[in-house]
Formats: sequence, structure tokens, C-alpha cells
Amino acid sequence: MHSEAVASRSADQRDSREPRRDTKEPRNGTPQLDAVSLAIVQQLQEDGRRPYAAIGKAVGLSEAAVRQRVQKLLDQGVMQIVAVTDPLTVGFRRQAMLGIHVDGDLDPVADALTAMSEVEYIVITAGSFDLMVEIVCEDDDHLLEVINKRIRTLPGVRSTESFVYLKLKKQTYMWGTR
Amino acid sequence: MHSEAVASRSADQRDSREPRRDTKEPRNGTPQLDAVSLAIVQQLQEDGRRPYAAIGKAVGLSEAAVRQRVQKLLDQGVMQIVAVTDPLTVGFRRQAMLGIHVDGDLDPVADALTAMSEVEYIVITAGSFDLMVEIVCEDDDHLLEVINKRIRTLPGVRSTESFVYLKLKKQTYMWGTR
DNA sequence: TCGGTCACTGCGAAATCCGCAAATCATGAG
DNA sequence: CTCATGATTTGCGGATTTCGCAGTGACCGA
Repeated sequence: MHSEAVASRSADQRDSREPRRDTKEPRNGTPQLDAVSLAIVQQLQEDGRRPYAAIGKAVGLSEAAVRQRVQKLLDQGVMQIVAVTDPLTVGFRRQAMLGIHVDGDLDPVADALTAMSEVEYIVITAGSFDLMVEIVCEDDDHLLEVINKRIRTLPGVRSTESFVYLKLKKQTYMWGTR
Repeated sequence: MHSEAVASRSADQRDSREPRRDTKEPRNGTPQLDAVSLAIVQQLQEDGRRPYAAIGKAVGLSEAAVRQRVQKLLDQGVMQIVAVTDPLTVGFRRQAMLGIHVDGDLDPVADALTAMSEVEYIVITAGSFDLMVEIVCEDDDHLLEVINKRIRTLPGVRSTESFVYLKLKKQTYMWGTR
């Protein structure tokens, strides 16, 4: 019945005959979002502080239902609602991407890197690097210290190649909002 | 003055001897945040929906003042409050970093890349690549099409090197929250 | 068929957001 | 030094929003 209720409250927005589109869809390993949760995420990608009622109107759900879904998405770690900033304006003037060649198991190296607060981003990659990491530092000295003294000395790190950022041209947080 | 006000109302939180750290500091081109706004940003990095009153208590400002500062920070584009998600759970299974070698001016290439919704991130770098971009795609076909058909055919793009993501190990949005 | 679980709805009460006018402070000119 | 100006902050209601909870229907396994 909630589909009628939904339809009555927002017939202008959603198709009342939508056949229930299962909430979980436990297909592969990933939890996988249903269409409604995806729509909620998109709303919050536009404005992380948008009121639940407004989101509800947009996706065709009651305020309370939206609130519950959002809470679950946060609890599950599917999304987080945060302020993102331009590092430059927050006092981090030097950034770099680092490609890393590793001997043997990647995980110990990755774990050590994870522990470093200056390392913002770590991926294991296929290609000529084993690991790529993004580093955010206050200045050149700081950057040099992190790369030279703390990363290159890590056991397992064979060699690195640095790509110092000259200019950030684009940065989006709009996955799914195409 | 507002530094005393701050100190008097939240002596438990902040150092009253903090030597003034000017509100604007119109030094270079960047606006630059003062200590209070930085604290506000940090609060919102922990939880983008934290109430203004709670933030105010933490940074030593009234609810209304926090609200105005946040609004200004948003208007100025210094920060944005958004939901960020794990691309995997939102249906984007293939990601890659792409290093690009460019002939001549970088800007036209960068602009063309900016227009592509699959390109999440673009930086001009010093080092063996001119440009590094992050690509978020739904599957291998999609990724291949973007790289091969749309990027490598761009005028000015001499060559590219791909680093397909195998595993994302860390991703933070906590600049300044060290 | 009988629970049990899950997601959604409705609804007050409490908390929060919002706009506005007055107060405070910083700055710079006179 | 004093005064005017502009920027920021504060203190209010009133409107909105959030929050918790009880009730209901759908689905699933026993």
C-alpha cells in the first residue's frame, strides 16, 4: 500500500506502478542501492544539508522514511556527508601524486601509508605502478620529508615517481549524478 | 576584538593567547581562512549536518554567526557540503588514473577533459606526465571507450598511460583535521 | 496459517533554522 | 583623538525541521 500512498503524495514525481524494485538486491558482494536510495544520494550530493522533507518530496517518500534511509546509508558507510574544501585555501599548498613500485606483498606498504595523515588517497593499480597515492602537504619541505624520509624508507618500497601538482583543474563529487 | 570574545566564551576550547591570526590576511590571491572559520570547516568535515548551535559551541560563536560564516564559505566556494559515496556501491565498477602527455598548450586539453562527466579529477603536474586525470566508469567497455575513443583522439594528446584501479585502500576528506 | 522482520507513515514535542534589528568592533578619514 | 562607515556578531521570535515512537501493511520462513 505504501506505493499508493507514495503515488498520492507525489504523483507528479514518481510512477505509482513501479513494481516495488526490491530494497536489497543482494546480488553480488556489494550491497547495491535501489533506485530510491540512489535518488536520495543524488539529492544529498547537490546539497548535503537539504532537509529530509524536501528530499522526500523529490524521491516520493515520507520525511521519516528518508531519515531512516539516510541514517542507514551513513551507518553502512555507503555514503558520508561532509564538507570538502580546496586544500589551497585551508593551508596545504603542496600536493603530489606518487607512483610506487613495491617488492612483494602490497598490503604492508599500503597499511603503513594509510597510517600517514598526509596521505589522502591510496589505490592499488594495474600498470607500471603498483600503488598510487595522493599526498597533501603544507609546503615543499613537508612534502620532501614525507616522500623522502617516510615513504621511500618504507620496507618493500623499491622506488617512487613523483608528480607534483601545478594546478587542480577539476574535482567533482557527483558520482551517479550524471 | 572578536578574538577576545571567542576566548572569553570558550576558554575551554581555544587558546586565548593566540596572537590574532588576522581575519582576512589578504596576502596572496587566495582569501585564506581565519582560525575560527577553519574550526567551523573541521566541524563540518566530521559531520556535514552538524547543527549550527553545536558548531558554535565548539568554536566559540553564536549560532547565527556560524550560520553566516558557513553561508559565506559556501557562497565563496571555499567549501561545499556534499554526500560522498563509494563509487562501487553506486554502480561504477571501473576506475582508472590516466597519465597524459600533451603537445603544446595544456589548457585546451584540460578544458575538453573537464567537459567529460566520466572525468572526476584533473591536475596539471610536473613530472613525466603533463596531466593526470581520474576516470570513473560503469564497466570495462565504458572505460575503454572513454580512454580510446574520446581522450586519446583529443587534439594535443600525444600519448597516455593507464593505471586501472584494482583496489581503493584509503580515501579521506579530512584536510585540515589533522 | 502464524509469527517475525522490515520498511513506511503519521504525529506531537523538542530542537533547529532563518531573517532581522540592534549592538559591537575595526578601520580610516578628518 | 573623534567620528563615520562597513563588517561581524548577537539575541530574538516564528517558521521549519528533526526526532522518537507507535501503528500498519508486505514479505518470508516455519
